[in-house]
Amino acid sequence: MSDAAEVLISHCRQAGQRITAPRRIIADVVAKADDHPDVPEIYRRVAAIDPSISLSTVYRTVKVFAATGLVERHSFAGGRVQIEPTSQAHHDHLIDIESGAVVEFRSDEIERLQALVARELGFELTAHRLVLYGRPLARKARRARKP
Amino acid sequence: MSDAAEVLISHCRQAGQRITAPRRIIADVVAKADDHPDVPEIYRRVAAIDPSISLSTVYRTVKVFAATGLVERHSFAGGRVQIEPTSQAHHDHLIDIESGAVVEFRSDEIERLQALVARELGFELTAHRLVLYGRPLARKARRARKP
DNA sequence: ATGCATTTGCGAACCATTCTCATTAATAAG
DNA sequence: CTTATTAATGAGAATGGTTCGCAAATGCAT
Ligand SMILES: [Mn+2]
Ligand SMILES: [Mn+2]
Ligand SMILES: [Zn+2]
Ligand SMILES: [Zn+2]
Repeated sequence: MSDAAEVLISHCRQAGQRITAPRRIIADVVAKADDHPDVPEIYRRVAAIDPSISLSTVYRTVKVFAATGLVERHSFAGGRVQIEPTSQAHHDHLIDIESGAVVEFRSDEIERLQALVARELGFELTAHRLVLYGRPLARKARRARKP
Repeated sequence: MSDAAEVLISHCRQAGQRITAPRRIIADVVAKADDHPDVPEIYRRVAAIDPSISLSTVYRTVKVFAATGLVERHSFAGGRVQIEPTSQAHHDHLIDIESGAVVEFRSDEIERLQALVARELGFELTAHRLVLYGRPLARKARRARKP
């Protein structure tokens, strides 16, 4: 059981949630995910450990984790909700519209401007969501295309 | 038949597409949309004009329009594809976290940086989603809030 | 007008997500 | 360690957006 997983379940407990075997396993899978898996993908990983855990439970548990604030539910593309532990440093995302791949980035300049824009509008910036959608540039290594 | 709709169909024709009655009607509905309707919503508006047009055709036609570049298909949130004519002026949103009010804004500087960041990551920016969340600054003239 | 490839309408299929409900299991109380 | 309470689970059905397959209809070049 990873360290981050323990944090997840302890936060659940503090939120008055019951700690169950499925939740421990799901916490483990979510905590060790370094990508941005959707729920069906998390379910696959969970089922590889305990096939008796249902998809419904994965959906419900992810929601519970999100409520603790330790997991974010992104709606990047394609109608799926992708999950990410909140533990890492702030960053935004660029979605490859051809492959669906998620690229993480951080632009201090954009971060700064967001706060500036908010202030000009009379607000103190408290949060933001920035998602870029892009098509891969056909730089070098070009592949043959349809004539 | 609106002017923007004519542009849509003429671009379709130039792309080697056949101009059909359903496509004319769908072009009209899409062109005059000032919101960001999803396909089922476009279908509702189309069906109000000609109920014989099928949902499948609306999906297919929207895809054709998107291929001309005059319509954008954003897969923003909630698993739906939202449509927007490329003609109208772009803007982003700031949400007042105290009142829920939506403030529209546009920052050319941020727009520019987004494209720049995308390019540095090896992508051509095709769309983006930026939402700021802020708390009103306690300056002067404060407005009454919800009781 | 004729021929043929493109489009269409319809229903089935798909996929992510939610819901229902009977059963199971975690927790608190005794 | 029981037992009672009640939340959590699993299975499957339901939902909603989107795509597919195919026969029939239609646009368009000739
Ligand atoms: Mn990330
Ligand atoms: Mn808008
Ligand atoms: Zn950011
Ligand atoms: Zn913008």
